[in-house]
Amino acid sequence: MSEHASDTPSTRERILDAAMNIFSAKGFHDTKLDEIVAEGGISKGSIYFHFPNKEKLFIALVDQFADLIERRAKEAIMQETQGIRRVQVALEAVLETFGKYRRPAKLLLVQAVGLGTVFERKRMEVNDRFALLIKTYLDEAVADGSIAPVDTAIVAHAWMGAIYSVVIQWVYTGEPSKEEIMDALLPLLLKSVGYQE
Amino acid sequence: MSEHASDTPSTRERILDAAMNIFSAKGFHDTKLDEIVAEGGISKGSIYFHFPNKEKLFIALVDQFADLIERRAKEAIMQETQGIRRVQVALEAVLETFGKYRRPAKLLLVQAVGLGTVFERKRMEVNDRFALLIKTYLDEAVADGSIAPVDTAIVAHAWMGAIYSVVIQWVYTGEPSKEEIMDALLPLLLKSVGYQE
DNA sequence: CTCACAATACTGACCAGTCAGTATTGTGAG
DNA sequence: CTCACAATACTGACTGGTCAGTATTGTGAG
Repeated sequence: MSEHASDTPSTRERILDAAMNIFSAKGFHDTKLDEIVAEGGISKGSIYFHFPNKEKLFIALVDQFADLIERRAKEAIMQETQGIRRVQVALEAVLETFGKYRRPAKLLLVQAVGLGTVFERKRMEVNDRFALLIKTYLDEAVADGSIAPVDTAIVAHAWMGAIYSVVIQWVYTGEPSKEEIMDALLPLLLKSVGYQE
Repeated sequence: MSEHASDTPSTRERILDAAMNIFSAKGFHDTKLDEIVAEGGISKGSIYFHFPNKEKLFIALVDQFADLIERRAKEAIMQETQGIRRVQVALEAVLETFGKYRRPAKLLLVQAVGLGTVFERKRMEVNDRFALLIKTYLDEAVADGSIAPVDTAIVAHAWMGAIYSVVIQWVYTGEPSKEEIMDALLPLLLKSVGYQE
């Protein structure tokens, strides 16, 4: 706070920035706090002034980005009223946001997985949040007749997995381009529930 | 080797079994070699006699299961000749195999992710292997006119992600049942490429 | 005896987390 | 405004527990 946005960022922000860079590149366990310290030009002590421990610092980043994705999706949805169109613009918003933030995407989709019992809960929580979001709007689309009835719980998870997988591929290789993804993935998902443009 | 299958398993097998149990439950970093030693009633020394280090032991398990999945899929495919039917039976075989082996599934799909630079290669290698497998048979189905032309590379990744995601959900919660998955996921995937049963 | 394998005791690098101290900013009394 | 003091923010050398990996010793089959 009390900073001009373009001015020197607060130490807390410097920590988060540096942590994001290193964590997303090397994963949780391979990241040494001293590397974050070096990257951010801050001190180890101040990390522990702002965050209780390494784990909470990591989770703060995960939450921050999960919140952003969800917010963008919901904003996009509010612009539309028709069932299937809402699903469509939400997908566009999510892909757009993942596209804009590669490193956070990698953190959320790759580095936050397989970290053992402690993080498991968090991952499932975030996953369920997204799946439920998708399910809600799918149910809506079923209700208003945009699409035929389906097991929306399974569909939601399948969609989420499909999106994750393609985004991860894109994060690593830069291929296929965002436009290609949009052109191929969106119709694919919509067709999977029997909707034809 | 040189053992009767039902007889006392070789130490190597005992190690792999114990390691699978602990690794799949706790993940790579939270698993202590001493826990594997306790679980398997073996000794630390013999682990290092049979495997060069912890990492290679873990990777041996990943490879072992990835091989099994691929083998089962290919076996199933050989039974069929028609394009889309081959895709279908392969999917069934994969789901069947994941269903039969929960722990290895969790190891491969969850615990092998996010382990930092060293394991990243292995994960991408396994992923690409599966994606390519799917792509091959999708291309075949396109060629023989079973389905309309699509960007099979993206579809392959999307399918893989969808399968992963649903299987992971199932591994954790036991829900939905294998049959429900089969009934919901298979038509979903096939419809996504415009194929109607 | 010897060789392949197995069991146990031990070592030391590593790194998250600590803390005593310093710097910076805030405040309100004179 | 300015000075005394306090609160907050930050620093970095140090520590102690942990655990992968190793050295040593045991054993039984051929």
